[in-house]
Order: sequence, then structure tokens, then C-alpha cells
Amino acid sequence: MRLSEKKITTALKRHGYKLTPQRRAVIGAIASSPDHLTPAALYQKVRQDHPTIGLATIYRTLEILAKLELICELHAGGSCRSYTIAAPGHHHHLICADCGEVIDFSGHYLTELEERLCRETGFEIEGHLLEFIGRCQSCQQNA
Amino acid sequence: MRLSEKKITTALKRHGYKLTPQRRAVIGAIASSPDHLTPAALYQKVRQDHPTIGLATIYRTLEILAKLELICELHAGGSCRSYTIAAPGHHHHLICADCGEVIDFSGHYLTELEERLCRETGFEIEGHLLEFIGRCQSCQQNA
DNA sequence: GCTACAAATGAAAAGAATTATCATTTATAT
DNA sequence: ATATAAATGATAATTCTTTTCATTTGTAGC
Repeated sequence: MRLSEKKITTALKRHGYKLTPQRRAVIGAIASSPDHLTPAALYQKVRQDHPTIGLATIYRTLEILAKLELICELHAGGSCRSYTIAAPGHHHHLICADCGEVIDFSGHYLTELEERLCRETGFEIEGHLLEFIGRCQSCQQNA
Repeated sequence: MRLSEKKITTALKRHGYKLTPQRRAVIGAIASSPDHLTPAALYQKVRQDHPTIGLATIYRTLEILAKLELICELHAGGSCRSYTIAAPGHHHHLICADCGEVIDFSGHYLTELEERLCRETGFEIEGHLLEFIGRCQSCQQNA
């Protein structure tokens, strides 16, 4: 079950944002698509009904919707990246949202889940990305 | 335990890549840093010892090392993003590396792990990112 | 050690993605 | 209806990454 357009517009108003035709169009386009859309793809889609909308408005609207957690962000390749030396064997990351500290932890928590996904979806799974975001102890104290 | 510089250079040669001073410098910089480094940060660091290195070489080297899985990539905010409407309650993604299809799945597989990480690291955990990468059935057939 | 040659490099340009600026328009509370 | 702050579109500016290309260099084979 996904959030309805109605709930999203209500939430926007509740947080003091104006309900403009452009925002309605962006929300409509996201809500009516089963796929994940990049900002550029969304721009194309919205322009079919709303040819004068600017790309900046798309970005601004996405920023608000993501902040309010009304839409969900997917990371898949591309630019937001940093690197560290690989550890043999699997590990995952725990990242501090304030200071950027990264703690690695290892383990095989996902094997069972991975097998189930294979069975149910027919995917051949190559890898996964597991990251926790939070706040480290010293950043908690500084806040 | 992390991969040693030695193992990385050996693996490079084994795959037919030349061992240039620039590549050594990049590998040395990554291997000697406990943190995750962005391409730009790495560039700064390498230039201390190797002032003439070009940023393109950093990118090229990172690309090779990541392809050989000698370094490990971290995604944390930033640009590589696409969006879909939020589902109430948690869900995760299964992404086809070939066609980009995304399947959402939900569940609470990580609660226990999250609690353990809290206890052991003192982090206050806000959220997480869990994505599986693989190949969907039709892309497996086309390959 | 020399040589040949493909591979790698640095510099610079090009391209892609995102954000900021600013004058104009508009949603909304009154 | 009106006033006002917020939002918009166009454009410029940034930032990040990739490409191009002439030059340099690592390495296999002698």
C-alpha cells in the first residue's frame, strides 16, 4: 500500500507549504508511476501536462517531499560515493549523519532474506548495500 | 582485517593493469586511511606526495579498483538518486542491474541488528538503507 | 639493458547533475 | 478583494564526472 495523493497534499499543507499546480503535478506524476523516477525523468513526465514547469521546481518539490518522508529515495550507482579499502568478507556501514564517521561491521544477516527474494522474484542477486544512518555518541552529546 | 596494499597491487597486475607510481600512490592513500574518502578528498591527499597527479587519474584508478572489488564503495546522501512514492511502513529495494527494474519488499529484518549496533557503538540509529542488486528474470534470459 | 608498443597520464574541454539568484507571479489568510 | 510571503521559471553558477588527445611510461620480449 502506497501513500495516496490526497495524504501527500494534506501533509504538505499541514506543514505550511502552499499547494501549487506545479506541486500537484509532481505529486501526481510520482504517485501514478510504479517505478522509481530520476529528477530528469520526472521532469519529462510532468512536462507532458504542464509544459512550462522548470526543472528547478522539480528539484525543490522533491526536496520537500523527501524531507517530509512522503517520497522515498533510492540510491543506485552514480555520484554520491566515497571509498575505502575492501575488507575480505562482507561488511556494512554505520554512518554518523553529523560528523560523517563510518563504523564498519561485518556479518551475514541477509543470507536467508536473499534466498527468499531469489525464490519469490526470480532475481539472481549479486550483492547488496546495507547502511545504517544515525548519530555517534559524541555528536549526540554536542547536540 | 583489510586488504593489504600488496594484495591490491598483485591483483592489479594479475588482471593486466600496469603498476604506475600514480596507482601506487592512490592505493597507498586509500589503504592508509581509516576513513572513507571521496574522490576529491583522495585527490588532495595524494597530491601531498604526488603533486602532479590529475583528478582524472584518481577517477580512473577508483573505477578499476572498484570493478575488481579491491575497494569498497559507500553511498551517503548526494546525487545518485531517484524517487518513488513512500509506502507507510518500511520497505527495501531489489534493483535489476541491467534494466533498472525495482521491486519493493517490506519487512523488519533489521530490528535486532539495529539494537545490537546501538548497544555496541553508542550510536543513536535513525534509519537505514538496504538494497539488493541483481538481475531480473527477463534480463537473465536475454544474457 | 634496450626496444617496441599498448596502456596510462595530465591538462583541458565537455558533459551531466544540482543548486543559487532574482524578478515576476500566485496561493492563501485576512 | 487585498496584502504578503512563498513559489515559480529562466538563467547562471556550481559541482562532479567523463572524454579527448597529445605525450609519457611500464612491461614483455629480445
